[in-house]
Parts: sequence; structure tokens; C-alpha cells
Amino acid sequence: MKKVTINDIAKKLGVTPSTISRALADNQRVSQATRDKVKRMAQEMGYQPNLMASSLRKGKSDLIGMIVPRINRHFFSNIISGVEEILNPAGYSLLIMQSHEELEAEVKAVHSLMRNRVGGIIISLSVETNSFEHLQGVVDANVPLVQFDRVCKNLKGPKIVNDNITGAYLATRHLIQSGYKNIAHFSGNKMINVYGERIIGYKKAIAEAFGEVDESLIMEDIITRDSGLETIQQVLKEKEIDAVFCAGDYSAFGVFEGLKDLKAEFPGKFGLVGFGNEPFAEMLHPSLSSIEQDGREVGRIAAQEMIDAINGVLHNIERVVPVEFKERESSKKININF
Amino acid sequence: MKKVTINDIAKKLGVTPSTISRALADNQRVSQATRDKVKRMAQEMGYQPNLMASSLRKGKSDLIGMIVPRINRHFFSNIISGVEEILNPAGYSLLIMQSHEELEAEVKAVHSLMRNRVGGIIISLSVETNSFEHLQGVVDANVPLVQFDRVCKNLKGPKIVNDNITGAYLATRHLIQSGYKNIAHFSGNKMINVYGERIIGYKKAIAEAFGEVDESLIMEDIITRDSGLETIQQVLKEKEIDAVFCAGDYSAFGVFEGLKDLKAEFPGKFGLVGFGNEPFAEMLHPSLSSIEQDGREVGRIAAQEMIDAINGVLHNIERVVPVEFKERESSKKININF
DNA sequence: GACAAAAATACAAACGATTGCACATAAATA
DNA sequence: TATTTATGTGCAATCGTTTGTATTTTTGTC
Repeated sequence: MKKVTINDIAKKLGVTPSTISRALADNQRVSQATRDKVKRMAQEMGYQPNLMASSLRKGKSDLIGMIVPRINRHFFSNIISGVEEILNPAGYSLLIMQSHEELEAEVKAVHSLMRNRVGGIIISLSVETNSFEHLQGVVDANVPLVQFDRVCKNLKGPKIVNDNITGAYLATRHLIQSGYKNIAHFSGNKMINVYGERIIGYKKAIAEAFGEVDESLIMEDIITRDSGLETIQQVLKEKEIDAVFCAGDYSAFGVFEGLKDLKAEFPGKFGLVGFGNEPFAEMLHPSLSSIEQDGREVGRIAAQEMIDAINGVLHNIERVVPVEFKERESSKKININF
Repeated sequence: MKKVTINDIAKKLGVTPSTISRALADNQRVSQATRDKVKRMAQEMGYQPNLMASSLRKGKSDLIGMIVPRINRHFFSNIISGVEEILNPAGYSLLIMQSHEELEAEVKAVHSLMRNRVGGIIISLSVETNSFEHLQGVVDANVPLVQFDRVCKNLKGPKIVNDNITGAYLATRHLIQSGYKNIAHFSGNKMINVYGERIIGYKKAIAEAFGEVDESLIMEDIITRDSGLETIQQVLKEKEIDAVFCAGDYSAFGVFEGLKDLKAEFPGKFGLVGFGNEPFAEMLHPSLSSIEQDGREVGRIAAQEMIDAINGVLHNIERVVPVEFKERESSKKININF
């Protein structure tokens, strides 16, 4: 029941462990005949290399750490799939941790990954993350750090982000073209790149159409369903708005619920667009217009950047992945009743 | 930039590495004074233990492998969270892999985890899995194997499953109590425990109410949205049914779409219940009745069983986690029009 | 102050693989 | 035949910890 090692094979074949090691690695220094013999025997004995020993000796592991806010977000689970798609065939395995949007958990996760001597870390920051020593530590330890989606520009290394500006611009422009005039934007914390960029896109579209932007229509820290619901209820009492562009689908759903509760004429008199295109977006009635982010592609690029970095080519660039506007019922043309 | 090891600390403090090792492990054999001194120095030097070296020496790792069909299923991502909740504080990390419902990927994942010398494997089988050598290999290698949800009864070790029979029974009984008489069941592959059990629950409720079961109303291999949609369209042409109990929410959503397309009077003349309570279930209009599975709890139990197994107490039992029926609009009382 | 018992630390061998260097055999050249 | 040059293997150290055993130091007792 004991695990078979390279030494067991060596003994069986009457050669030394070093020959076995080389044979299995297809090293030219051992003859083809021996290589075949060794491989056959390894197979037969059910040998599985001990990657811990190997990594320890080689000083690098084939484990890649990945930290995401939560894995049950459509976008993040797609990214994970994209990363796996590239990394697994290349012989790497993923050590996945969730930060649950908390800085403390993120710091712990980073340390845990470092203790496990991962070959690199792929991360999307938690909303809480406002200090970066834990990540600077990764960089300083010479462990490749690839960031995606929610990134910190001050940290060296590749950053893969969505085209948030264009996405927000398209969403807002579409609402404008549908006839809506007073479009609010429910955003997140604008210090976080993704939300900051979406605000820029929103403003660009508004400015283009109406000349100036009413800053009071931009509301921060509304990314959950509950806050979306509460805010729309509040806002409709105070302001004259006829559409909302939400920086996330969950808050958009909160708005959606609020509108239904208030028996608003929606869609038709009120427009709504989300961001992220969660699976439920198209299932709603009316279906929710949203911005689709290509998570798989983000993941694939992140993985490729990681492999490059491991091989010594660390690109200090930001790669922008295009997004797509999904037009659905929630933002359809305004009903003009004379 | 070099990683600091216990040898570095030892040299700095003028003691041997073994003392450092013991001090950090709070071993009684080293004096309290030395322990404090060592810990302070370790902290100061930014020491992070090399878990690969440690695992190699100890012959066991703190990495736990986890294989799920897909992480973007609400149920599975909840389970992962539940597992993390128990395992992370206990000092273990999760190596997560997806089988994407394919046997080949599952086998590869198992081998990859074994090469990484994980301390144990927590798995839910792919739908394709009909041979079990890869898992028998895990058991034979004395690596704890904890199964959940989709399990193989022939493999030794803990199995954590939902109360599928009761869930299906409740769902079906509710449709009956709502006045529906011809209730079809869209199932999966009945060789898989979860689907087989749901069929049993369905039959039990039907038999209890109507005396006998019309086997032709049980349709297999319908777990995707597309197959749900196609099947309902087909079935409604051929049979007189007024309700469907689906073994999953995705197929239920397919049925949902089909009913809308056909402009069926739904709900009211047609009842529908799903299984799994995906987040979208309550967002639909009409909202979808479903069976809520407590994924977190399943995960917590699986993790606890894993810890027990690692500590030498491998329970060869099946633990059944209760489910909850979520009554919503899609299964509301039938409209009787005289 | 001598001596046993207890406490603290040191020594050294593992864990399983990798790899620079040395060594042997065989083939090629002088 | 002697000598060089490939070619294939073996030797032994190493990666960073852990841990059984040996050794030293401290403490306590008479």
C-alpha cells in the first residue's frame, strides 16, 4: 500500500535513482532503450511522481494560486474555467481561494499560497482592499503576480481588465438612444478601477448627448441586490429619473424589484441596464439588458501571462478585453403617449 | 530576495534548525524563553514555512483535493464555501478541479491530485462516471476519499448526500395537493443516485395519491435547459399532462420557456417544480418552486468527515442532509373554471 | 559539593526527487 | 595498439523540514 518511488523502480531495474529520474524526464543522457524500460516499469508499478519532492528540489512548484472575491459569480467562475483551460494542459494545478470581498481573508489567502510555495498568484482584489503590502510582498518575493478585473495599477506585472469604459458608454448611450433623459448610475466604490472606469464611460455618453453631467445622479456603493432595491425606492421619491445604469446585475435586480413593487411602467417609461450579464439577466421578465464580459477570455489571457511570467517574461502591461452589450427588454424604447 | 528558512533563523540566533522547528511548533521540549525569541525573530525576518518541505518530511500534506462537475453551479459553489469554512481554519487548503461532467477530465484530475500528494479527495462524480478504478486507486493508496451528492455506493468512505427522496416526494406531493393530476417527471440518468432517488420520491407521492404510477411519464436524461424545452414541447403534443416535476432547475427553466412559448396558462393550469433552487428560481416570473439543498451544510459535513478521516477515523457511512421545499408561484393551486 | 533527574538543546538521518560531476564502457581516431 | 571522444550510468549533495537519539546544561536533593 506504500507509494512507489523512483528508488523502488531503480532497485527493481538494478540501476540508480538518477537514471530513473532522467529517463522519466526523457533526458538524452540516458539511452532510448533504458528510457523505454524505465517508463514501462513505472507504468506497471503505478508510479506517480511526488510533486512536493520535485518542487522542493527544483525550487519551483506547478501550483498556481488563484484568489477571487467569490467563486459563485458567473464572471469569476468563467474566469476560473478559462484559466484552467490553459494552465491544466501546461501541467499546472490551481489552488483556489475566496476572499469573500474581505481584505483580511485576502491577506490570509495570500500568505497561505506563499507558504504553499505556489509558482505564481492570479488575483482579483476584494472590494475592501485598500492596502497592498501583502501583494507587494508577493512581488518582492519574486513570485509572479497577475491581476485581473479589479486591479491595483501600482503593482508591477500584467493586468487583464475588461473594457469597462466602453461597456458603460455603450450601456448609457443605448439608454439615451432609447429615449431616456434622466439616467442615474448606481456604481460601486469609485476608488476601485472597474467602478471608476464605468463612471467614466457613463459620463462620456451623458456628456456627449446632453452636454453636462449631473453628478448627483451618480450614486456610490450600490452593488448588492438589497442596496439596489433600497436606493431606487429612495431615489424615486426625491429625483426625476427615468432610467438607471447599474454597475452590476445584482444591484440592477434590486432596482428591478423596486420598480415592480412600485408598479412603475417598466419597461416603457423606465429603462434599466446592468453589468456582467449574469445568467439570470436573460431569464427575467422583462429580460435585463446588460454588458457581457468574456470571462473565459480574461482567464485564458491571465493564464498565458502567468506562464510567460514563470518562464521569465513578465509583462508589465494592461490588457483590455472587449465587452459586448446585450440588448434586451429592460431598456427598450420609451413609450411616448400623447 | 531569497526566501528565509529555519536555517537562516537558526544561524541568526546561534541555535540549530531543529530547535527552531520545535519552537515554531510550540514543542514543550524547548523553553518558553527560546520559543518566544524564535517566534519574534521569525516574524521579524518574514519567515514563511515551506509547506512542501514540511509535507515531504511528514509524509502528508495540508492540501485537500476537491473535484466538482462545475464550480458555477450554485449548489457546488456553496459546497466549496462550506468546505472552506471548516478546512481553512484547520490549516488546510483546497485544490479545486472541475470535471466538466466528463469522465476523462475526472480521471486526469484525480491523477493530478495524487501527484500533488493531497491529504485527501472530496468529490462529486461527473454524470459520465461509470467506471471507478481511478477512485478505487485513491482508496487503495490510503488517501481518504469523501464523496458527496453524486456518489458511488461501492466505494468505501463517507458519503454526504441530500435527502433526494424526501425532496422529490415533497415537490410531487405539493403539485398533487395543488390539484394537478397528470404529473410528469423530467429526470436525469437514473443510474446516478441523485436521479434514481428523486424518481423514488416522485413515485412514492404519485402512488400514495393515485394508486399507480404511469412509468411513461418519467423521462430520463433531461437536465439541461435545452432538453427541458424540447421535451416539454414534444410531450405536450403527445400526452395529457398538467404539471412537471424536474430533477433540476435548469431543465425546469427549459420547461418554463416552453410553456411561455406555447402561451400555456401557467401557472394556473399547469404546475412546475424544479430542484436545486438556483438563484434565478425566485427571480423568474412566475417564480419557480424548487427544492433547496443546503450546500454549505453538505460542504461542512464533507470537510469534517475529511478531517476525521485524515486523523484516522474513516467513517464508512452515508450522511443525509435535509432539503427544504420552497413553495413559489409556478406550482400554485390549479384554477378551476366551471 | 556530589550526583541523579529533569530540562534544554544539538546531531544527523530521513522524506523523494534533481543534477553537477565523476566514472566506466564503447566507438572512433591517430 | 594507444589515445581521444562520445555515450551511458553512478555518486553524492541538495532542497527545507521533521524527529529519534545523543549530548549538554540546569535544577533539585541529600
